[in-house]
Amino acid sequence: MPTIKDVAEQAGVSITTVSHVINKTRYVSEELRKRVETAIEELDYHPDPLGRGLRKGMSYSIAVLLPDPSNPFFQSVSRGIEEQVDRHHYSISFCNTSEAPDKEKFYIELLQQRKTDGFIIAPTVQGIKNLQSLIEKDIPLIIIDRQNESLQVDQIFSDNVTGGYKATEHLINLGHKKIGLLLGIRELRTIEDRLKGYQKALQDHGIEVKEDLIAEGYSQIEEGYTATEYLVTNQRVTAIFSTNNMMTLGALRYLKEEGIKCPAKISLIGFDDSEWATAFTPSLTVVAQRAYEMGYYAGESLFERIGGERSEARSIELETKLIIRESTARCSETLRNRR
Amino acid sequence: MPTIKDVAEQAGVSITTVSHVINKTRYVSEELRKRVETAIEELDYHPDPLGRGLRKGMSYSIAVLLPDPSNPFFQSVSRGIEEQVDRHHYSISFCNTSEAPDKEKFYIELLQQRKTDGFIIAPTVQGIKNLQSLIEKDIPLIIIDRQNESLQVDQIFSDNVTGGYKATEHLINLGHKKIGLLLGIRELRTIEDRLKGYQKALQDHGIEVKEDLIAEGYSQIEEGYTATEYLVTNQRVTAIFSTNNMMTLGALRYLKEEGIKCPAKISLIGFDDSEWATAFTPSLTVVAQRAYEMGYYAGESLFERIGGERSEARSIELETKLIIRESTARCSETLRNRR
DNA sequence: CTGAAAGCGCTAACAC
DNA sequence: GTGTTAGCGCTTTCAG
Repeated sequence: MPTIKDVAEQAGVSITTVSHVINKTRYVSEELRKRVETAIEELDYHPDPLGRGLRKGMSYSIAVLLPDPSNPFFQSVSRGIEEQVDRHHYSISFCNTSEAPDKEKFYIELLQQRKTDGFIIAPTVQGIKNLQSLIEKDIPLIIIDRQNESLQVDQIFSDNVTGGYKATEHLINLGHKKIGLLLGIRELRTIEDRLKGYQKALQDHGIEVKEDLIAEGYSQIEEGYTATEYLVTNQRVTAIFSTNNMMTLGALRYLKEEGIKCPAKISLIGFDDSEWATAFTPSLTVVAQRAYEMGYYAGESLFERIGGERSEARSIELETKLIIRESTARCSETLRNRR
Repeated sequence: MPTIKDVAEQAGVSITTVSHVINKTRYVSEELRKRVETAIEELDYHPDPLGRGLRKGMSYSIAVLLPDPSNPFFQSVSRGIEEQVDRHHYSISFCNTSEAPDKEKFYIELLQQRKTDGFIIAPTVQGIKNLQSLIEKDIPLIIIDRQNESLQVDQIFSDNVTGGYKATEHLINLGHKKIGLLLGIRELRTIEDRLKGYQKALQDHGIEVKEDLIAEGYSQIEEGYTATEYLVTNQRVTAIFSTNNMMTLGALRYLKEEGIKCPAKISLIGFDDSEWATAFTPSLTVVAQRAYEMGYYAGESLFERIGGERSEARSIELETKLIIRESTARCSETLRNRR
């Protein structure tokens, strides 16, 4: 592999000049610049990011820490980030924190040692303090998905309150009154907000909010399954709003196994769209987030910070979208009562 | 951040000694070693991989190139790789080649410049030549999923022929004779092998292999949809073997939209298990690959190569497993004919 | 307008 | 047994 020295020799200039041509960091005469450029061309020279990084204390790579890369939502986010990273000729390290603050801490430390230029993180539940070391050292950081008002950093997240509201109102408009909530990890800001939206929608429509209809779980399929069982058999709900992709899968599995007709008997609405949402029987009504955009803007914001183009923190709130498919329908009990 | 120099001063030794203590690369007296170790402890020193990398021409990071990270199969593979990478305190760059040889080439070049220590790649269809540059430079490389017999490198893949055989035989045992094949990208070794298994199973059971029953597509949901339509309406198959996760989703969507009962009218078996396979109506019968193990062994092999512990190429073939669920059933036509 | 040279953090001859 | 020092590939002061 050719080095900057090879280029300098080939072009008959000093390595200083070569460096300046590459980085456009001071004036170089037309002639020398041409010579350097052709030399670079001929040798197919690419500056070694390690050498450069050692000198400048950076690595030309960024890190993305996600709690659950298998969730389709985060996959779309990842693709949005990739788009930005590619165009900046950076490289990217994806890390799976598995919702575990310790793992998150481990990765943040490891990657900091590696002089990672910036981080995009969806923080784990108890992991906010893990971010302090980045903030103190002024390392570019973008928080995604999980808003945190106490932190003065860039944040990109969905309007989850309105999302929760939309989902609930959709069910109310279909005549449902006993609407169960499948809650993911309650401590998560996203989940908390969706809950708020759920409560507000009920209140606005004069329906009492009952704590019994709120079933918590740890965003896993199994918990979605048992929580749905509870809501259906113990609480006799007619509709369920699931705040999390994985729990939605559990709900579907339960309804399926018990042979409970959806939407005839139980309406189900999920949060987040996915590739398989339309293939289910019934296809899933969902409130979708603008996941790709979330990643795209996160990448954009991060490179603005890395480039020093902006110093004040910025928050972007993305709208959600109700997508009506087959899994929600008029409440059968309401219909019956009307007769 | 403390450097090796700080440690040396703190311990009252030369940086050489510190380096040798860290790397266990020559004898250091008990006493000095202790002093160095406590100094490291006190300063919370971690060697800078950039400095070390510049010197040794390596980066302490590996790259993983996948054609479709959103496929649940590759997600499980990724988790297996992660497991290995974490324990080696390496970092990892995941890259999405999108089945595009150009993107693959771009990433391989970029990451080579970055002195990536090793690659785990599921090569794109036409991308085998992209690997040449790695092989020539003797950069550790593990091929996963898509076997290539002409390349003398480590390879980890499933026994796709037997996998295809198992799936087809399962359908045959249920009395099916008109068995359609939803084929992914035919040029892929995996798909080719599953096709071979399909053909062999039919032959072994005295059923003619008809090219008309083989519907190709590019491993996308849409193509799975139209290919299924073709098999069902034009070819009147009673069972379908889908060789690819995404096409399986397309098949499900078609059957659902047309109200075709599965498995009553059409039996469906997929390749690869996934989290959603049990939540579908009907739940999906599949031939599952040992995806996590594939990643795990790939990581293991890669670090053996990086550590220079092994020089001869090694291939690992993983077994597949038939998981019978609801989407396959006795052929109704066969039952009827028997009466 | 250009070049010489120091130095980023580390490893590994080469000394003693 | 341990230390001195050159140098990995690059950027950037400082000189001219």
